[in-house]
Amino acid sequence: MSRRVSESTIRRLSYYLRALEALEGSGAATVSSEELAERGGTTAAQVRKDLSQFGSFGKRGLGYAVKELECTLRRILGLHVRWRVALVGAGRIGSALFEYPNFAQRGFDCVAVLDADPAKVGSRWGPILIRPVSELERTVRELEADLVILAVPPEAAQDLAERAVGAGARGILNFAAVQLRVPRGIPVKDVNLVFEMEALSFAITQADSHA
Amino acid sequence: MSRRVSESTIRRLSYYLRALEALEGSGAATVSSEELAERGGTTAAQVRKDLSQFGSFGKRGLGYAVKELECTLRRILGLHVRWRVALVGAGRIGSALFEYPNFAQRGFDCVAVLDADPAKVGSRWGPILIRPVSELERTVRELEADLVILAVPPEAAQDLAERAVGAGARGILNFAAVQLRVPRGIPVKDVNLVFEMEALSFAITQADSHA
DNA sequence: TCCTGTGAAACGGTTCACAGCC
DNA sequence: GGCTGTGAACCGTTTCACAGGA
Repeated sequence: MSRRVSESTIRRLSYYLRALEALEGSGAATVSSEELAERGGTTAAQVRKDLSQFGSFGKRGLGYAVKELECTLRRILGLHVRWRVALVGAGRIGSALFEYPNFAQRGFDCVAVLDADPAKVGSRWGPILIRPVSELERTVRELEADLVILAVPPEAAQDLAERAVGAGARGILNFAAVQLRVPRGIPVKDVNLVFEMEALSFAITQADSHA
Repeated sequence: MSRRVSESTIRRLSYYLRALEALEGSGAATVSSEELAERGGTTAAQVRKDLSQFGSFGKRGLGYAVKELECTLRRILGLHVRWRVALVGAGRIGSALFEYPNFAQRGFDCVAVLDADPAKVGSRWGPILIRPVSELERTVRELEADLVILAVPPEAAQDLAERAVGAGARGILNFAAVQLRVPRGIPVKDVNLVFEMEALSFAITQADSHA
């Protein structure tokens, strides 16, 4: 239960969980690694390897119990508790995230929104009052935010990350196009749409020059 | 020049490019693999390996010429041409993307926006008229969109992807939480914020249970 | 028979270490 | 001396193939 688990495994676990949720809706009680693989975009052997890192959840000859496995995956991913999220940056991306219904549905509660723009500070997003970024530390500490989302310009990201972690944040979702340096043990996930677009651009260009 | 290049290499190339852009601003003419590694969050050896897959761009004893390497990377990534993008889904995420200034700056021009909601169809986003999704094929074909961004509910994504590709789209940026099945040779990049958040949740939970 | 769980083999990516050029 | 370019070693991940339980 305490081995090193790869990033790719974790991503696939999320896919499996989505697949199981869909399956439960359709009433299936049991599912094979084959079917899970199909929906998760991988292979049956990979599904079994992934799951076997955490235990033996299937029945040979039968497959996996949908509801049970779903529950197990939630627990493995740490989704049996709710997470408190502070959103830094009330711009376009911030507001899209804030209104994203799946977010709360999946166990992530936005408990605070902060912004550097004095024009935004003090206004409300639903029940949430927008605070100045100067209050980042206090906000994280007092509201006990576990996770911080940085939807800010790249110049500001490093400083805000350090302050957030100093105040007790335990993980960061980073939308800024910089490689953040944070203390060991603080996970950082980067989301960068330009990078993804550039990867598409590369793949297409490559395919062309190869043809 | 025609080897199989890994996803991780491409992602790092994007980071290197950002680093070079920043360096150019600061006036440095030359840069070592060491420094590039620092900014890209990797190692010097990795930088050299990554670059060596495409040619020899450095001078031994000296390093890499900033401007030249920047230009080379742009060309490798296929960013020497502009890309035509059709955005499907004019919701929160769609609008955030649409207004994202870096997007156009990096060579991606949004040439069309489509939505399934009749209330949105016909309204304007700046110069762009929102079209009904029923016109997806015609839009992609007539406006010669290379890339399609799917910011739509998961149920709709697979169908739209197939239709977009059928009409000539060459790559897809997918915000829906489903594994799209597309013809061989069509790159798909998935962006899923919930997955990233779940990865954070997992990492923190894991760290706790390990302590 | 069916399908899981898992060692072993194959593969691919990263790190090392050094030869080669400035 | 400094720093790149690169084969070789290393290491983690995926695939294979099959033993074993339902």
